[in-house]
Amino acid sequence: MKNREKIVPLDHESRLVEDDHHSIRLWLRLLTCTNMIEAALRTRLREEFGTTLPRFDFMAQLARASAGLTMGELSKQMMVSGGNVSGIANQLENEGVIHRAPLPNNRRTFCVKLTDEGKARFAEMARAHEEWVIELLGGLSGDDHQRLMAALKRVKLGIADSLK
Amino acid sequence: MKNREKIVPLDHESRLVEDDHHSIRLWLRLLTCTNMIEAALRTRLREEFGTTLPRFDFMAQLARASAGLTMGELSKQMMVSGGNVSGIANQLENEGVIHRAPLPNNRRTFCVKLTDEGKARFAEMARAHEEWVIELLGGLSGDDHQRLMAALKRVKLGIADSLK
DNA sequence: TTACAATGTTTTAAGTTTAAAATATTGGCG
DNA sequence: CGCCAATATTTTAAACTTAAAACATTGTAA
Repeated sequence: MKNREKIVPLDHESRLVEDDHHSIRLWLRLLTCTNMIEAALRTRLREEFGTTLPRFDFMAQLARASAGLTMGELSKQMMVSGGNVSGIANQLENEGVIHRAPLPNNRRTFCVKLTDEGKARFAEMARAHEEWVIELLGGLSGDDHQRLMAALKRVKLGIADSLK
Repeated sequence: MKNREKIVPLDHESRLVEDDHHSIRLWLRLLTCTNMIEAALRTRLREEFGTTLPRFDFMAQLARASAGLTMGELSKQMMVSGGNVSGIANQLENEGVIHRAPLPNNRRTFCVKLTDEGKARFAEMARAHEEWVIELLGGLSGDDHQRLMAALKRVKLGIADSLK
């Protein structure tokens, strides 16, 4: 009990004891994997591009929606609060990578798009980001990939289901 | 293309287009599942116990470590920064659910433990938390559970590996 | 038309989180 | 011993995040 000096890296799962329900174990393992990947991506985005994960995510949504998105759509897709996207949008607009255009038929809403500058900047980051993810997840076999995709789809549906 | 008014709930994956690498798709699906579960747990912890996920997590680490943990151990297990655990520890200490005891042989460190009050309060939350997770993930078959656990273990090892 | 509910966004206040700098202690090593 | 790197934690500043309130616009319906 006095071996406190020997500390090895741990994570959520390390605290497990035998009487945990298997759903708890699955959840903690899921959380650990996600946290590890997020941490790696955040560090690299900061070091190599001086940006953050939420800002990258915001731009990624727009990069895939050439027609532009409303703030509400961005909020839903990013799964964050509306106030959150407002804040990030202000920054990105000040930096000139996005712009808001009014929609003629609804003055409550506007259409957010990447500027040309934003598209160029995102393209560069996206290339690196994809490499990082492939590097982080590339060790899996094709079978594992498919099994994971399928099982996670059922997880997703099950969650949506259990939330009524 | 003026169907902007018909907005349905979306998520990270919804932005996918065909030319995304399958590792990116897997990563976004993983992220979506984790975010959905985290959001559900956070809402319920707030509504039913007036607490937050990081505080619950902090207490959970201590609940499983009857000998207590140092701040550094907590930081590693929770996978958050040291400054973060300092802040949470201050709150929980003020509320009387944890306390810090000095270690005789190392004055840099101390041993954080749940108080009796903290243990009681955590036990109550843990019961509900386990139910929520079972509810969220319980729709999976036993096979899916096992496949997911196994595949995610390989994900975890692969990530650790790719980070040298 | 006016009232009012619904929708879309922003603001606010409080709290979380991080990276980096600062502080304090320990453990070598000359 | 005295210096200095390593370790453990806290503080700081900036950014992120949320829930709720506020604001603005639209649509509906009496």
